[in-house]
Order: sequence, then structure tokens, then C-alpha cells
Amino acid sequence: MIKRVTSFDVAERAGVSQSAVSRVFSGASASKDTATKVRAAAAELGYRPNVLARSLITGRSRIIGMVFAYLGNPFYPDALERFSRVLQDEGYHTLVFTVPETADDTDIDRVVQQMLDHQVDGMILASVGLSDALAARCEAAGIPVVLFNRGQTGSGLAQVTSANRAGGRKVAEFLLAGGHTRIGHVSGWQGSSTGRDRTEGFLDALAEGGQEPVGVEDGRYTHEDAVKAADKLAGAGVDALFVGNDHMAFAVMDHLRFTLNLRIPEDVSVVGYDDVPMAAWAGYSLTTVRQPVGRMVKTTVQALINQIEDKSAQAEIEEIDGPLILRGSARKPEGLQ
Amino acid sequence: MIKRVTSFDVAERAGVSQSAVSRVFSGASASKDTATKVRAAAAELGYRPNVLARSLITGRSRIIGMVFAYLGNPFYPDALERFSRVLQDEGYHTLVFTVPETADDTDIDRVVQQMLDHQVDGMILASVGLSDALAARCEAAGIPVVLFNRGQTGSGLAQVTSANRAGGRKVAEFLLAGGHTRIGHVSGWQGSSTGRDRTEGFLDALAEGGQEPVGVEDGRYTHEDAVKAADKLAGAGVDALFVGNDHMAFAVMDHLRFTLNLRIPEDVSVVGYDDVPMAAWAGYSLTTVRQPVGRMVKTTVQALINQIEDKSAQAEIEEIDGPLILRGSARKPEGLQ
DNA sequence: GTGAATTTTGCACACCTATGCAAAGCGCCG
DNA sequence: CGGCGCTTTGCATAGGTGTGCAAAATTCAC
Repeated sequence: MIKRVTSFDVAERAGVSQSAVSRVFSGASASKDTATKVRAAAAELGYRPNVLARSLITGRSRIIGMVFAYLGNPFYPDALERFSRVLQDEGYHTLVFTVPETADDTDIDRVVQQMLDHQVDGMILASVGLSDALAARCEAAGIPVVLFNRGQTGSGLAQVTSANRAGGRKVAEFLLAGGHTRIGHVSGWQGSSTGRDRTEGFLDALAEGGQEPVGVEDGRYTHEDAVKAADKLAGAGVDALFVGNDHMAFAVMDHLRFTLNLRIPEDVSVVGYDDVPMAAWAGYSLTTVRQPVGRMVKTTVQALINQIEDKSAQAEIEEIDGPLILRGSARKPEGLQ
Repeated sequence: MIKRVTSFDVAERAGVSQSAVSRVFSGASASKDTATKVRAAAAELGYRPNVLARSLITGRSRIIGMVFAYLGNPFYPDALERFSRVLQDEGYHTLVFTVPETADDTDIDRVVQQMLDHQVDGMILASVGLSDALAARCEAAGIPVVLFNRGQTGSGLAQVTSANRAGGRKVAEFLLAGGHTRIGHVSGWQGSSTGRDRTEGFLDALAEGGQEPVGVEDGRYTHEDAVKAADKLAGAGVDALFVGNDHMAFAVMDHLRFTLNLRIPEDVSVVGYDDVPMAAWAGYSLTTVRQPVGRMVKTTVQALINQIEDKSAQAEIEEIDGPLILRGSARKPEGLQ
């Protein structure tokens, strides 16, 4: 292990003081002359500022902590990739954590504590909640938190979601217009705000249309539970299923087609939520509500940076609307092709 | 922003010296008595050691930098999730970077430089190469690098892959045994070692079986190119296709079935590579070579940690064998069900 | 050339923890 | 009680950078 080259080494070589080197690399004022001398010396020695030392003194690490629950749903890797890119563009880096799907508050709190230990400048929690105790702790430490694709009312935390209630409504209205009469719902996990909101909007609009659902089963965002739920609902004889997200919808479609030998959409219409890339694949051609990931990510990052740069900034609650994307998995209303 | 609570504050409150506090939290020797006093004081004040300051002085950040090229292929989110978990268990954290799919050496080198700036203890590069200059730089800085699912001969870097040549051979032998006579290959990107190796093993075994491929087209690991390649090969009349990874294989299957109206496996057998979870879904039921992600990840982490803890450790090159998983997308040899 | 206004520079210190070193404490045996 | 070995403790310093402050250098107008 070769000795690290420090700003002192560069200073000596350039014939200036250490502070001059620091100023050149931190963008503070420095004369054109010394700047060139310093850069030359730095290049010769292969010097790069030590980010740790810098963070220690500035109190800003330029690191954002991110927590994901499960990357099995392709919506999240997509989001992660975009987050990483947007944050990189803003000069931030991302410390990524995952918590088990079955995570309880303890797991998450431990992870959040680790992020605090690392002096992150902010945190993004994707589809993950936060105990009030920890939220308070982040508040006390002055670390902004933004929930992504997850709401938590009364927590006082900033959050960015799609318009889940409105999305659920759209699906119900679409299925009603399509003349479906025996509608079932494989819901997203009812322990999550997104799952509940989509279900709520869906059921409200259904009721307004004068229908009761044939059944509502919690798919808990997992492949297995979704299949079980779909199986049960199919047994009750449905002609349409609204599934709480695309990832479960694929599982449901496979089960309907290959195990129960039902045709989609002739026997059963299926509608999902998210519009992940796979939904457009010919094998599924899934009608679904689009979550505008790009905009959601940008909004999330912006909200976070606002809070970082202006500590007094209000914790915003953003809801981003997304359209229903019509494809082949659900029967369309008459006159609409 | 409330003032941070430091080890001095705890020391004062506990009536001991700052070093005592440090020793308690870094696990060094301390008497039972002071340990309890310190812990009590720390709990009251909500003290947690500042990881940055610790890293600065120990020279070890306990952070691993990871680079991913594309998370669109579900193999990688899966790997990422496992990496994150295994590293967390080992007391490390992960700084995640992504580079554009079209990344050239410049992009990657810039990212690697940023990781070096952050004083990472080690780096994992997933399906991404590294210029010789940067490799040398890491070497000089004493930062171990392990390539995951990517080889780079002559680079002197540690690498963990599956046995890609052997895997390619297995597929060829299986298709030959199945009596296929017009075999095509949608290859993985030929700019990558994995792509080349799989192709090489496949073609070697095919030749040994006395067959020439109907055609070989580079799918470049993308949906679009894979479809184009499959289209071309189908036009040439194939009865079997070996596709360089599962992600492309799904695209190929959709195209064969829904655009070209071919039956799988009656008209065309399709074999993939990776065995991502989706390959087991009824919609695809893809015969494929399994990459044992779990073992690959553990091996990678172990290799990395070995190098971190013992700087003189040799950079290992590990190849992990994986079985061919028989499912429904490819005709099986007689007598084998 | 002179004084004022402005920029640049260096000094010294701060950020927070880990650790070598020497002193102090403790237990133990003769 | 003295002496010895071992553990615990505090002091002081290091790790590499940013930044307030005052001195020095430069610019500018006259």
C-alpha cells in the first residue's frame, strides 16, 4: 500500500500552501496562476481530494441513502437505475440498502440508523415505511427523508407517489365501460398505502357504477399469493380482474392461461398497475395504469435536494397522475379500438 | 440543525476520557465498569460514532463500490440484492453506480475514479470492464477489484463467472441429442467475455457433433437486437435457437410466437442462459443454463474480502459450473422426460 | 507614484475518532 | 510489604481537508 498523496504534498510541489490547494479543488477563489500550478502538481502526483476528510469538515457527505424492499418487481430496478443516474448528475452518490420483504420496523430502523451513521445528506425509502421514532431521529439530525411510492399519513415525511386512488378509479371505470359484470380484485398488499389507495379508488368507482366486486383478495405483492388469490377469484367466476401491480398481473395471467385454461381477454380481462417494460411485451400485452417512473424519480430527487439545501423547506406530498395504457389483456369498450 | 453529539460529550457525561469512549465503541479493551457507564451516557445523549471520522483515521471505509451496466436484465437486480445482503452481513455497505449501456472506457473510468475518491475498500464490477490504466490505479491505491460475470484476460483482475464455455457446450450437446438439424444462435454481445465464451463453447460442441450453425447473430444483450437476430435466423429456417441470455430469449420467444406464429418447441426449440426466476414462469417455461447466482455472489464477496484483509492475496479467477435446466421451451432427446 | 479597494495567500484551527505510549491501577506471590 | 506482570486509563497526536482571519499582493483611479 503506497502512501496516500495529500494536499500538503501537492502544495509543496507547487510551491504554495495547503489551503491554496484546497481552494483550487473546492472551487473557491484562487488566482489563475496558482490554479494552474496546483493542477499541474496534482496531475503529476496523481492527487485527488479525500472525500472523507472533506465530508468530515463540511458536514455534508453528498451521499444519499436508499432503501429498497424487493427488487424482484422490475419497477424497482428501473427506479433504482434512474435514481442512481439522476443523483449522479446532481453530484450525489447512492448508498443502497435492502431490507427483507418481511421486514418489520426493527429491520428498517436498523438500516436507517446505519445510514445516519454514514452521515448521509438525505434518504430515499422506496416502498418502505419508517417508525415514528426513527422519523423523529432523522428530523433531529436534520436529515431529510422522502418516501418513494409509499405514503405514510401523519408522519410528516415528504412523499412521492402516483395518483393511486385516481388510478384505481380509472381501472374500474374502464372495466365497467367494457361491460364486465363479474369483477374481481387481486389487491396490492393492504399493509401499504399504495395497495390500499388503489383498492379504495377502484372499489369506490365500482360502487358508483352500481357494482359490487365478486371478491377482493390480498396478493401481498408476491407471486405466490397473487396466484392463490387469482385461483380463488377465478373459482368464483370472474370476467375481469384488476391486479394491484404488473408483477403480480403476470403471475395471474400465467395461472389463468396455463393452469386454468382460460383465454385472455375473451374469458377474463386482466388489468395491472405500473406499466413496467415487460407489460408491453407481446407475451403479456398488459393493459395497465402507467406510473411515470421518470417523473416520479425526478420529483423525488428534487424534493430531497430542496430539503437538503433549504432546511426550512416544507416536506411536500406529491401525487403524479398516470394514464391507463390500453393493450390486449382486457376487453375494450364498444367503439373504442 | 442540532449540534452533533461527539465522543467528548459522552466522555464528559460518563466521567471518563474520550479515548475510553472510543475504545468501548470500537470493541477494544475496556473494563466492564467504564463500558456500562459509557453505554449509559451514550444512550442518554443518543450518541453514535461518526463513521466518516472513523474511516478517515483507520483508512478503511467498510464501503464497497459496485458498478452495474444495466438492471433491465433481471439477473442483475437479483445479484444486486444478494450482494447488498451478503455485504451487509459482513459489515460492509454498498455504494452503487450505474453506467450507460453504451458506456465506453471513459464513462467507466470516471465512475471508478469517483469510487476511489470515496475511499472504498474494494470494488465489484458487474458485467463491466476496466481500462488497464484504471486497473493499475486501483492496484496502486491498494483497492481490490473483482469482476462479476465478466472476464478480462491479462488484466490481472480477480473475476467470478459461471463456466460459460462449458455451459455453451451443454446447450449444443442437448440440442444435438434432441435431433435438431438446423440450429441457430442469437449470441450474447461479442464484446463481452461471457458472450464470446458461451458462443465459443456452443460452436465447438456443435462442430464436434458434425454440425455447422445455420447462422450466428449478435443480440448484443438488448431486446431489439435479439428480435432482429431471431427474425433473420427464423427466415433462414431454424429448428432450434440458443439465445445468449434469458432476457433476450424471452424477447425471441415472443417474436417467434406472436409475430411469426411459430410454435415452441414444436417448430423451434429455444434455450436460454441464466435461469432468472421468470424462466420458470408458465408463460415461458424456458430451458436454460443456470447461473448459480447465490454461489457466484458469495464467491465474489469472499474473493474481495480475502484481498481486502490480506493485501498479498492472489487475484483469483473462479468459474462456477451450472446445470442445464430442462423445461418446456426445447424439445427433449428421446427417452428423456 | 500614492492611497484605497479588492483579490489572493498563508496561518492556524476545526471536524471527530483511533491509537501509541507511558502512567496508573490491580491482583498475586514470595 | 516489595516487586512483578497484566490490564485499564488518559494524554496527546494523527488522519486530510475546509475556512475565518489577517497580512500580503494586486488592481485601479487619480
